[in-house]
Amino acid sequence: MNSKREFAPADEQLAYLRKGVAEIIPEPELKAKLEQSAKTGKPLRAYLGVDPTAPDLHLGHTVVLRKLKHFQDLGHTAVFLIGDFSAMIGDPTGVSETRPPLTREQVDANAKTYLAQVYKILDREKTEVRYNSEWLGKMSAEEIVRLCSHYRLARMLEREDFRSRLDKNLPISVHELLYPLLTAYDAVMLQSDVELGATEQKFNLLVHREIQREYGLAGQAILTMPILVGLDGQRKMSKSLGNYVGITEPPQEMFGKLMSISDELMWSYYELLTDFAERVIIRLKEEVRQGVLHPMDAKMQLAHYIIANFHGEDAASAARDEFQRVFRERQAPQEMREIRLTRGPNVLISSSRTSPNLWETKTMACGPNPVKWSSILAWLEKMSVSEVERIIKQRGFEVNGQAVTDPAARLDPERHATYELRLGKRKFLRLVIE
RNA sequence: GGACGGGUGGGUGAGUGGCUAAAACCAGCAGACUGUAAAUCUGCCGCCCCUUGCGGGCUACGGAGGUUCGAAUCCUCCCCCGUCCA
Repeated sequence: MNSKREFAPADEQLAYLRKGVAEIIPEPELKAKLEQSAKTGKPLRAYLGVDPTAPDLHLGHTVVLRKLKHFQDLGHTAVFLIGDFSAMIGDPTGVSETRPPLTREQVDANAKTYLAQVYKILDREKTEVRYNSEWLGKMSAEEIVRLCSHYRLARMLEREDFRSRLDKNLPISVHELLYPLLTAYDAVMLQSDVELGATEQKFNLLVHREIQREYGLAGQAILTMPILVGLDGQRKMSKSLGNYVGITEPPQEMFGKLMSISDELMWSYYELLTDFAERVIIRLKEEVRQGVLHPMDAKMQLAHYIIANFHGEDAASAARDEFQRVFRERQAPQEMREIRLTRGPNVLISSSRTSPNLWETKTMACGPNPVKWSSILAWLEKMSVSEVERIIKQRGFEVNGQAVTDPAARLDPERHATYELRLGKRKFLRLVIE
């Protein structure tokens, strides 16, 4: 891995790396590092630290991952750091309250699912994966104290999130102050040349750089990426806000979600989630503006591109065709989630395929008579009965293409039949009674 | 350790004894219109039950008790947060 390599000229590399970034701090320094590396044939160490706070990655995470991939493309070393230790502290960035700490078990479980997802973007062979518990878990109190002595409280309190919590009389726990310091220690241990992160991480990344210097290292360059705005077009994409597209989601699901973003937002997705060159994106924009290209078509192309990244060309095309069938031609989807229902003594048993070889079965207690649709749907879709009944009353429920508006309507589970159901805009399922 | 202020539904935030499942706004959901875009309009927006009705029940204003015919509102204790002082 350390054998001498050939690198493209620093200028060229820099131009490639610059696409889509928010900020490079300081840019001349990154350039110097690139030059040095080209001269010596020694790759730069670029890293991205991610706390495994949720089991799934979404498109928002991929923005920075894609940039890390760019370093990989240029022949540098990409280090993917899993913050399994720091996740237990919780990053205070952008939060207005102390996060509930994650347990070791949650963190481990999440970390496990991360890598498979990360390799959809990074080259598995060329990625160095590290866990920060490797060193943080072993730190002695003495080492922690020493680490803390390298930073000042006033500097810490400069950050916006602490400042505003202070102003609003909201609590700040002391361990939250430790977060940037401990993750700075990661940078020290990794001996990184560059660290990537979202713009909101800027403060943390800068602390890392300073601490590295305190420990006698050169100090990494910092490259920040813009935050991906979520499907609502307002707030950042995040799982807890529900405005996200998960990268393990089925292609159709992704297609639908991506098509629901606003036309305006589409351009930042083009910028941050595709490798289209800047000028290509500008041209598309211009075509839409002039009315040559329908914005919906531009969006379909975008969705297709993104989905192909994760599921391949064929799946992306299939998702597109399906989308057209369902929403343009207003037909029922070809493939819908199929649920088999069987009658047991005073229970209903459903089984549905959750993944190729995994079936989930559930039972619901019920009397011997026909059962209300609302109860069945609430049960199957994990909603409350009131919620379903509301949708039914509001004409959001169809059985075999026919609106059912009576919230008390029932299904006779004795009759063998197949029903195609639609609940609301997006929920389709086929119910087979056996 | 002392003094003071505060904890309301997913969020912001009204409400100081019954008219309050709790104003208003935001978010969310459904429908109309569309391109499952935006904007707009209409309705819904704790949970459960039924004969779906301006129907019935249950739960809810940090926690536990209490006063009262009746409490988010009053009292007691506890927990949590903040401010100032030390």
